[in-house]
Amino acid sequence: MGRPRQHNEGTRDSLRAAAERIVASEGTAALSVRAVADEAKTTTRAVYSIFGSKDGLIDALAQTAFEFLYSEIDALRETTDPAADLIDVAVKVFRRLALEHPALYRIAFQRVAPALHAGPDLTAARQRAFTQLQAKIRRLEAAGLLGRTSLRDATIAFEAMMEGLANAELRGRTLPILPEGKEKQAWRGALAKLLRGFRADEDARRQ
Amino acid sequence: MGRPRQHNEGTRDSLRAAAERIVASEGTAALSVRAVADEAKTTTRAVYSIFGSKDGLIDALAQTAFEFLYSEIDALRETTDPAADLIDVAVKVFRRLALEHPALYRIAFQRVAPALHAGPDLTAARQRAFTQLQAKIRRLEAAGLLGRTSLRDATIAFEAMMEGLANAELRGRTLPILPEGKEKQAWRGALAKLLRGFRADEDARRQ
DNA sequence: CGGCGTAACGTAACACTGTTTCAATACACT
DNA sequence: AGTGTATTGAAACAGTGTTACGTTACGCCG
Repeated sequence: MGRPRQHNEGTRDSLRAAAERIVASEGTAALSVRAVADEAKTTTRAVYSIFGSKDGLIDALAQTAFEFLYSEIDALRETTDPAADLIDVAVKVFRRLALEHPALYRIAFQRVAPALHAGPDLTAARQRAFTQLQAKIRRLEAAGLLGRTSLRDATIAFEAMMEGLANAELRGRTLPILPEGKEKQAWRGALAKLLRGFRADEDARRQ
Repeated sequence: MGRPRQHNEGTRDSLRAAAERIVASEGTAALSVRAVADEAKTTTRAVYSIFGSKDGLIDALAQTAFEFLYSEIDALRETTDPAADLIDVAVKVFRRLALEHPALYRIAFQRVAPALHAGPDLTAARQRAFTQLQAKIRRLEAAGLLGRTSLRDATIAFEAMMEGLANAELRGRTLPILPEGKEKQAWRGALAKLLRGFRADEDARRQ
């Protein structure tokens, strides 16, 4: 009973889309609750009814970033070379998220704070994207290209390298500077070295 | 002529120290111009006279982070194993900055925005820290442990890996999760793999 | 030695933020 | 038809970074 909801799933999408537009065109600094509400032709109340807080809205944006990763990795065609396929995940998906949607990338990856309140939807989206990446690395393992490196260690290292490279490229002309005009080769080079390290027989075991 | 400056180099240090205290104890969210001014027992005017804006104050904090990196790397004793020494830079300096001063780390490394207005002091501090890191990698090169990897490529990749690992660890229990209680070994493992990849003769040359 | 010019100062205002409060609203149910 | 109640929009609140401005305090010049 009571008044029927007017701020429903449709306005949720409107708000998320409005937030994405603002963030894409004017950056995260311009992302205010009032601006989003205006852009979606509703009121600030809607944001609080649906997302609970501004952070809730931002979580929804982070979710779209992970959904992007999931679907774009999924859309990649697999060849017979699992190493090349994996590097494609980095260059054609992760790097593209960082360069084409830098604000979304920031929201999804640059929030060091644990954000313990991350809702189940965001957690699930992140899990799906992660699983999708790990599947590509598992192909390396199956092809015997991981040496003695565990799947888990390889995933951690690969993800860390992608993230570090993305940050370096987004930072622009501050150290360390990716070779200008050859950023993509820098990605491929760094990742190839890492994969080469995985595959090496010996296991550096100095504590 | 005119009124003599009261907001001098001394109050600059006071403000920077006050900002560092606030950020360390209550996080970056609590870093307001008014709070810093109060903590330093002066007025907001001082912040604007000295740093120009809140961003200017934040740049000063970023500078302290790079100064930490420089001096801590410099304080490391070199052994006869340049690879182990380099990994120590990551684990004993970079990781320590991230874990012991997470807010400073965030300010220095998580600001993807170019911050084109970065003043000469900040730029110089960053340059010094970078040079210090590169010196350690040059020792690897001298020992023939870089294979066909250029000094530049090795530096980019190593820095990216450190940054990615730091982000992963700071993120806490969200994917990918560093093995709990064995985070340091995860760092050493990932970095050792990368170094192993540098050293490998073959140069992965698939475009 | 006293008054003036001037640069720096503290305060208060401004425009903005995220969030909360609360009366008005609009429907389901009796 | 009337009542109950959950949702809504608008306004208030406490906070932010920044700027405008009258006040202050000194060096200099008459």
